[in-house]
Amino acid sequence: MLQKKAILNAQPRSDNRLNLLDAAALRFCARGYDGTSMRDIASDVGIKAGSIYYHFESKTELLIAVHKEGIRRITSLVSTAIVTANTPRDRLKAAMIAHLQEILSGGDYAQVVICELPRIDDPRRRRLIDARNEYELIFRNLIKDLGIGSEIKCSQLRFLIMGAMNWSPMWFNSDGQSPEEIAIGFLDLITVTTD
Amino acid sequence: MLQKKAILNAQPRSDNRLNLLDAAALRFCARGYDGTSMRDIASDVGIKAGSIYYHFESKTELLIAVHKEGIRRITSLVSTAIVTANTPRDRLKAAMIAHLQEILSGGDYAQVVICELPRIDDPRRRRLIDARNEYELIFRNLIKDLGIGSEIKCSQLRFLIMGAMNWSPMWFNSDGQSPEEIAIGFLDLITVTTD
DNA sequence: TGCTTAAACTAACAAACGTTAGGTATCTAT
DNA sequence: ATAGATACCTAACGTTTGTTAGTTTAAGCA
Repeated sequence: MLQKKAILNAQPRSDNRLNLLDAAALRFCARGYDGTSMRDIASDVGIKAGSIYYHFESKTELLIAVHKEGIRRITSLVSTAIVTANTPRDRLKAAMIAHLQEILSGGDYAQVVICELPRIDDPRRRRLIDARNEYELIFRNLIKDLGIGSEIKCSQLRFLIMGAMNWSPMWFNSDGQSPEEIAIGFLDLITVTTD
Repeated sequence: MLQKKAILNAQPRSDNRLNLLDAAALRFCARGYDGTSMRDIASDVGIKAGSIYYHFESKTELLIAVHKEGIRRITSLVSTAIVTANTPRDRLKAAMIAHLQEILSGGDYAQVVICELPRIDDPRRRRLIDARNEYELIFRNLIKDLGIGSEIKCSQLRFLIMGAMNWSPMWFNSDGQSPEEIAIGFLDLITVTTD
C-alpha cells in the first residue's frame, strides 16, 4: 500500500503532457513554430488552450521540450547503432542508417530538431542549436575515424553527408526507397580516399 | 520629348515595388513567412503597412513574387554557367558553383526559394514547389548526361548533391571556404563510376 | 490653370494570437 | 469529513495580425 502510493506520487504527470508533446511535434513539423497556435495544439489533444499552461509555462518552452526530446531520441538511437559495428566505415554506415530512419520514419520530433531552425536573437533558443551541434559531434568523430588526412576534407565530407541526409525529408516518399537503402546509396557514391 | 514621355510611361512602377520585394526576401529569409508581418516589411522601406497593397494584393502574393524572382535569378545564372563548359562533368561543376554562389552570397531570394518550404494545402503555393522542381530539372539532366547507367543511381546522386548544397546555408560562414571551393570539394568527394 | 493618375497616408476593422486569473470538478491522504 | 493537490475549465486581457476604405500629396499632361 505504502509502496503503491509512492509509485503513484512518483509519476503524477498525466498522459496529456506527453500527448501535448506529440501534438506539438506534429504541428511544428507540419506548419512550423510560427504557423502553429496554442489553440491548434490544445484542440489536438481535446483540451483548451489555457490548459496547456498547466504543463508548460510558455509556447517557447514547449518547443524547447520537443526539441530536447528529439535530440534525446536520435542521440540514443544513433549511439546504440554504432556500437555493434566493427570497422570505421561500418560505424558511419550504421549511424547514417539510424539517423535517416529516425528523421524519415521515426516521427516528428527529429524533424523538428532538424527543420525548425531556431531563428536568432532568443538566447534560450540558441541553446537548441548548441544541442544539435553536440549531437553532430558523433558524426564528426565517426568521420575523423575514417582516417582521412586533411581536416578540410573531413569537414567537407561531414557537410556533404549531413546535408544530404537532413534534406531528405524534402523529397522522401514512403513508397520508394527505404531509409536504409537511401543511406547505403549515399555512402556508395562517396569516395573515401586516404590522401 | 514624346519619346521621353513614352519611356517614363513605360515604367511607371516606382522603386518601392522593388524595395518591397527586397525587404520581403530579407525578412522571409531571416524570420520565415509566418514570422514576418506586413508592418515589418513596410517599415523596412519607410512606408506604412497599408501601402503595400498598392503594389501587391496580399501577403501570399508577395511571397509568390519573391519566390518567382528567386527562381528566375538562379535559373538564369545556372543556365548561363553551364554553356561555357565542355564535358558533362565540367557542366555539372559549373552548375554547382553557380547554384552555391547564388544561395550563399547571392542574396536572400534564392534562400527563400530553398528554405521557405511552402507548407501544404494552399493551391497557389503548390505551384511554388512545381517551379522549384522545374528548376531542378537542370540538374537532373546534367546528371543524366554523366552517363551513369542506373536510373536509381542517378536520382541518388541528384539527392546527394542537391541536399548537400541546399543545406549549406545552415553552416556556411563567409570567413571560411568560398562557394566555389565548397562546390569543388563536394564534387571531389563523389565517385562517378559508369557502372 | 485644371485633370488625372500614382503612391502614399490615416484609421479602423474583425480575427487570431499568447497568456493570465479565478473557478470547478475529481481524486488522494490525513 | 476535511484539506490539498491535480488537471482541467471559462472568460477575458491586451497585442498583433492581414486587410480595407477613404483621403491626401505630388507629379505629369491637356
